[in-house]
Amino acid sequence: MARIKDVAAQAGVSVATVSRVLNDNPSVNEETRRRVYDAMNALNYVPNAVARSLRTTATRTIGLIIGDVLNPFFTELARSVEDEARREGFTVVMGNADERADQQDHYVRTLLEQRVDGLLICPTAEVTPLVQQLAEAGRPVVFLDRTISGLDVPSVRSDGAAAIAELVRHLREQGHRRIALASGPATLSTGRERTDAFATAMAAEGLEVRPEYVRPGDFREGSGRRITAELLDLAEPPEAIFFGDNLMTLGGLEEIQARGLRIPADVAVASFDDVTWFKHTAPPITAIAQPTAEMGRLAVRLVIGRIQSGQAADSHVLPAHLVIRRSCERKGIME
Amino acid sequence: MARIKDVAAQAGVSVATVSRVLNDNPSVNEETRRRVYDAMNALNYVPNAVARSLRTTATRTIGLIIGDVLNPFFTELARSVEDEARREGFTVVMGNADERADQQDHYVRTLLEQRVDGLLICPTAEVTPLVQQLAEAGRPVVFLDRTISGLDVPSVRSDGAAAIAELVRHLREQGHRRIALASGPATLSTGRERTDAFATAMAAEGLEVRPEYVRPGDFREGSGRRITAELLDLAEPPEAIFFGDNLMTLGGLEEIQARGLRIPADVAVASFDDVTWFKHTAPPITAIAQPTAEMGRLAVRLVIGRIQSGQAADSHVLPAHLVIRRSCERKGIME
DNA sequence: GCCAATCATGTAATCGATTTCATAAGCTGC
DNA sequence: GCAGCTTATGAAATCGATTACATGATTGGC
Repeated sequence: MARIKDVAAQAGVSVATVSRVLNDNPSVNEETRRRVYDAMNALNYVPNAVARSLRTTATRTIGLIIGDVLNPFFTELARSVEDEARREGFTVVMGNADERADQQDHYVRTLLEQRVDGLLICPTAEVTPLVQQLAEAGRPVVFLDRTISGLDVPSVRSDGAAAIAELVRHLREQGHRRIALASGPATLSTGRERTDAFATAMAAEGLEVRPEYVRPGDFREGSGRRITAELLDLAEPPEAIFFGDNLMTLGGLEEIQARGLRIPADVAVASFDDVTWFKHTAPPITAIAQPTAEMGRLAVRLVIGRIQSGQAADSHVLPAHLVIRRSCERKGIME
Repeated sequence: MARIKDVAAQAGVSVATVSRVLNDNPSVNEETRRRVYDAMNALNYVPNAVARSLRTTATRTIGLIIGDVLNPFFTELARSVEDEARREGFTVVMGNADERADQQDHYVRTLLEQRVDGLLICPTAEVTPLVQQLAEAGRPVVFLDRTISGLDVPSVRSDGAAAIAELVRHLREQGHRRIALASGPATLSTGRERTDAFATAMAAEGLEVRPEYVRPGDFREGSGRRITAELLDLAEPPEAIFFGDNLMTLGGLEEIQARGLRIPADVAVASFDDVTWFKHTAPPITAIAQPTAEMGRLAVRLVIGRIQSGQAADSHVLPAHLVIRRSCERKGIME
């Protein structure tokens, strides 16, 4: 491939001048500028960002590590991150942690080697030494969706507590008393927060949280299915199941369908995370929607701000909201 | 950040030796190697891939440009590309063309600037000059899902013709005669192929393809909804609608639901692309499933093969298959 | 008509790694 | 005791850009 030196030779100028043209430096004569552009076109010149980055120590790239590519919540997040970053002239390099700490660290490492200017992480578990070191070194990192307590890293996440309270009230009003939670893992901040909010909401509504009704999963389809099976196999199964994320809901639906049970007549269902197809299931599913687009946008602004100013950023919490559909509707008067 | 020079100083060796340790060169004394590792740890040294790439002219990175991140088909594809690439020690940089040729070209350009070793493209439209030039320069490019005729670029795609024939037979057997197609755009190879296969299959079953029943969309939700509305507003609306991809199906479902129509009693529905939630809709949706994981894996093997051998690769076509569910079931004897 | 300012351009150092070539030290065999 | 190897290491060039500094030409003011 043509190098800046070739362009310079072709245009009859020095490499410095070509570089100036490349960087829109105003102190280049119009006629010279035109000659340089002609040379670039003639040679199909594509500037080498690798060389440029080495010299400038900036890559105009941000790394994004998401929990699971197959989870539409993260895909939507990735989309908005991507859009906002491009708007700011940054490229996004994405890594899929697949909910595994080792894979997350693998990506942190390669992204650091590639010298991304900033890093957006949806941390997969409690602190790993690598992430801790990153935070302590004060690198431009922002946590997205999830946080890690004890680390001084700005974060963007949503708060579902109010929406969960509203959901539990809705369930009680619809006549449900025995409500179960297929939660996320306690190792994740989102898992813990949703579990706590659920317990608080149940107490507020004067409902009992039975220990056997609260089961931790891993935010993936398989655990949703397994937990649903366990709950339905109980001597006294729950009347309603609230799933900790959309993939666990998907697993739950599989199991409910496999058993030939009807929603909500046999068991009511609600989900954390709203996804496009929830309105097309039989029946449409009541869910708590997170402001994904807004979260992604904001996170990008925060990292870029940190990159450019070097200053610490604030954390932000955006509210989630309940979308009532038909999967929790009233139980018959006489059950 | 620590540089190789710092590590060398700390370990009391030259940068050449540190580089040898970094690259597992066997001609380094064990004791020296240990000292170098200690120095790296002490300094939290992270090798600079930018500098390495500049010197070696290889980035161990492949670029992937997909049609639309919000389309689960592409997400699954991206996932398998990612997995396979990582297995081979490559990083994937993904760009979202959002089904727009200009945005596709934007990514081709930045990926080239970043000097990716190879490029996987799901081309968004007919040839752009940039893509053509790429192909002619013989760079390691592989087309995925879609092809561009006239360009000598190896590709990996699936063939739905047999499955579409099977689907049309199924529809006819279920008593449907007036079958419509909400197709993809004629500018995309997949759009054309599916339309042609549909016409062929209809002819084979002795069914008429009415011009007003074949309407081109753009593989996105909005066009699916618009076309469905147009079809249902016809004086004689179709009995069944076959959608060209999963997003158009989603749009179709919206419109059908908004009108309070039932599937398949009022209108039968089938989709190209199978996605997880099709089995949970009311009723579950008959669809044609592509071997996404296999396609992604194969494409990665092809580019990496081209990168490493420099030789041209073959194109591959993998079969799609029909998954019959309940959205096209028999019409009542007397309609 | 000369000095200073302005404009346009070039020379060369630099970023952080890899790699070629040179070399020193330690062995082996005769 | 020395030629010839092997082993371990270092010095310096190199990849392709950016940029500080230098320089030459032109212009304007007085």
